[in-house]
Amino acid sequence: MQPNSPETVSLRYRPGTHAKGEDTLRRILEVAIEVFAEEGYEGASTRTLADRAKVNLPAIQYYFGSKEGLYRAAIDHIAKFVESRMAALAAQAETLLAGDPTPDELLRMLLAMLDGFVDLVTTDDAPPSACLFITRAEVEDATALDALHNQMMRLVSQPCMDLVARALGRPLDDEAKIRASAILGQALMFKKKGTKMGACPLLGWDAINETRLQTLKTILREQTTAIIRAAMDKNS
Amino acid sequence: MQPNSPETVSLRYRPGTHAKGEDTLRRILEVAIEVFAEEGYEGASTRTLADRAKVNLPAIQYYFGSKEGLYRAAIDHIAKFVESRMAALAAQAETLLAGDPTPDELLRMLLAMLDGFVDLVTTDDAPPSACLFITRAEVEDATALDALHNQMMRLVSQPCMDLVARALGRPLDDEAKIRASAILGQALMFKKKGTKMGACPLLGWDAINETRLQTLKTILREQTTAIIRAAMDKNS
DNA sequence: ACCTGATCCTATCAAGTGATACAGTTTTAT
DNA sequence: ATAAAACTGTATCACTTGATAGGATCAGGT
Repeated sequence: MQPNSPETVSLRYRPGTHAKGEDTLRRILEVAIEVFAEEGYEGASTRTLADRAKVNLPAIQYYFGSKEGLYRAAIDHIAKFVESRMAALAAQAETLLAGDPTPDELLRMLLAMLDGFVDLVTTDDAPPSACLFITRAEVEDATALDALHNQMMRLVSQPCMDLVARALGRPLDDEAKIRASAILGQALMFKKKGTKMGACPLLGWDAINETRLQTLKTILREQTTAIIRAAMDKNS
Repeated sequence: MQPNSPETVSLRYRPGTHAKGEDTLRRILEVAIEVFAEEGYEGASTRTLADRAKVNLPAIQYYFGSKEGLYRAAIDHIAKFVESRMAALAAQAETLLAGDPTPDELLRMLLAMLDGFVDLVTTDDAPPSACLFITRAEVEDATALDALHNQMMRLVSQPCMDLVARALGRPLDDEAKIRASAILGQALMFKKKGTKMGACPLLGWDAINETRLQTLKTILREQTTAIIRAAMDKNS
């Protein structure tokens, strides 16, 4: 069963307030992101989660109320991570759009967002396998994931669509949306881990180091520029 | 547990030889593709599978040896479907590359492959939710899926990379591979079902009808042309 | 020092899992 | 027609799953 029911369990005390408890809580959460990403919600058994976090079984219920609670907490953590990575760019785009930007400014902003998105999906930081977790979130349709979905829309897709539409001097119609989605789609092939058919195995890239990341960004920037330029020519 | 162990069970008889048996076998298989796509391997219980196929529980073991056998059969079915959709185009590309094609011919071939790929990922035919199944196959890392992975490489990625490399007059290096992957990535955002963060929900597209499909294809063709043209200019 | 709440552990539960045994029924071949 | 094989159904197995009970231990505040 997917965690679609609302959280009903309320904890008796306030776990995670002592130094020791806070530590194990973090450990469980971090391991959970990893294991949920690797195995999926159903695939990750509470026993595996507990073992990998080096705690005993009831610790999960103690700290998070239930397996579902832990899943929700993991989603929350990922959402905060995405926020920390993309919020600034999204805000920047919004203020730019509020003014009277030139097409060139709009393109530069779009390229910056694309760069940020590439960073996001190729990163290995903070919550390891955060990206794989998001990839899984794509197919698992728990309502618990709606918040994450909405956030990705708000911080990534929406700003890009707005930028593209304005750059082309068009309303926010299907064409603008399609173009923006396709531009972001370019980057999705290069997700860090957990994609068997993605570009990285094809390229023989076991890991994305700094050099490769720069190459990738440069090419995607070039291509996006070409896309926008051509579309602008056509629309004028 | 993911189905990574080789198939050892051999059936006592030859099920599916009678007319009636063949029918129920197909029914189970079709339902299985749907349910595996929706729920994942672990998530799809044998009881759900049996219920949805309107057969009793042991029918799965009778016809497919085990749940894993059914999963393998489902993968096989999808692989044949992909083959039927992409094999002709892949062969066409290969013969073109064997000759001495002009850049323009290469571009046209690439656009044709892109069109075919868009058809593949947006289709609703044959095995319903075949695409969602493939999306899931992307993250579930059962060795049983390797055949499907390899096939996608062989019939889609590899030909596209070869075409791009040749069109740019380059060897099959990282740049060519990246460009080809990114081009295909554009289409991936528009996968038919089961993608919460994909482009379709963003566009408010509940379903992709013929009109929308044409719009999408036209834009992606335009963008791909722009990408290749710009890259050719730079590389000359 | 001491007490309260936070933390951790062993043992256990009820439900659900994939799989099998085995008997009954239908279909096909001769 | 009749035997053999293909098919279907009921009951049940051994196992894993998420969750809980209830007690032992620890830490922090007074």
